[in-house]
Amino acid sequence: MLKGTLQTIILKLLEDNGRMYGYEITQKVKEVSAGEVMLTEGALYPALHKLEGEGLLQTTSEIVDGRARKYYSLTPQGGKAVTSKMEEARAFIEQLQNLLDLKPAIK
Amino acid sequence: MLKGTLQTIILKLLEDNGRMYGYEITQKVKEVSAGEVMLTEGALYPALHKLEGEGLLQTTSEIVDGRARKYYSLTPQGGKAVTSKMEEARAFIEQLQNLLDLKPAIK
DNA sequence: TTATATACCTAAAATAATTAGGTATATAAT
DNA sequence: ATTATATACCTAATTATTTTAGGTATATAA
Repeated sequence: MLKGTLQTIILKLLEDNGRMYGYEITQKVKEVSAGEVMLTEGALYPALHKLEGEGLLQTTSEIVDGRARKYYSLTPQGGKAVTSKMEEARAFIEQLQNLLDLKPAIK
Repeated sequence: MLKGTLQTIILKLLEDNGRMYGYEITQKVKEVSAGEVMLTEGALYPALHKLEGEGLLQTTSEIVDGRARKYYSLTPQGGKAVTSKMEEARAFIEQLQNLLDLKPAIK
């Protein structure tokens, strides 16, 4: 349902919240979308691992209440990536609205 | 660059324009997006054939100026599909804006 | 006669997401 | 006690979609 924008969403959430762990991200997406967007773990974890592999995210592991948690946060490189990814997303949404005629065109 | 919304764009263009042929669709997308979105034929033709196979589109072939053209138009089923696909797209864009914080949230 | 525009198409590869699992601990309910 | 739910991580096979990179052919402008 997210189609190619998952990375941007993850980076943006981490920019806003400092650090988050996987499960927390799924819950945040659910909350922000009023239960309409369910970010599945099969999509999330591979995406997190990819972003980490690209050097955009870094991790720290902790045990909280007897359970393992892996916190993700932006690297300096990740910080730069958010800016460009957000600009891309903005442009993408705008073009989509143009093409779907969801935005009044300049005639 | 279109990521999953190509079908909706095709259906919407055909709803608005009655009938169009493949090349015409690529040029229309280019025009509407001011040259920023290039709908490649490798994406377009498989999508058109899939929609036709699903019974949402029908075709008529003509020779114009010595060149073959294949016009696509909505079937009655396709007409219904546009409505629901557009609603999906609207909801998708809205959630994307929420998640990317591109829309003021109701706090 | 070469390049560009028009017009159709496909197939291999890459990318991404869904589906459907698996492991494990804590806590609330039966 | 035991079962269900919530928390928390993960992967692998399949499916879906797009990109890349071709191929064919006609009309027209350089």
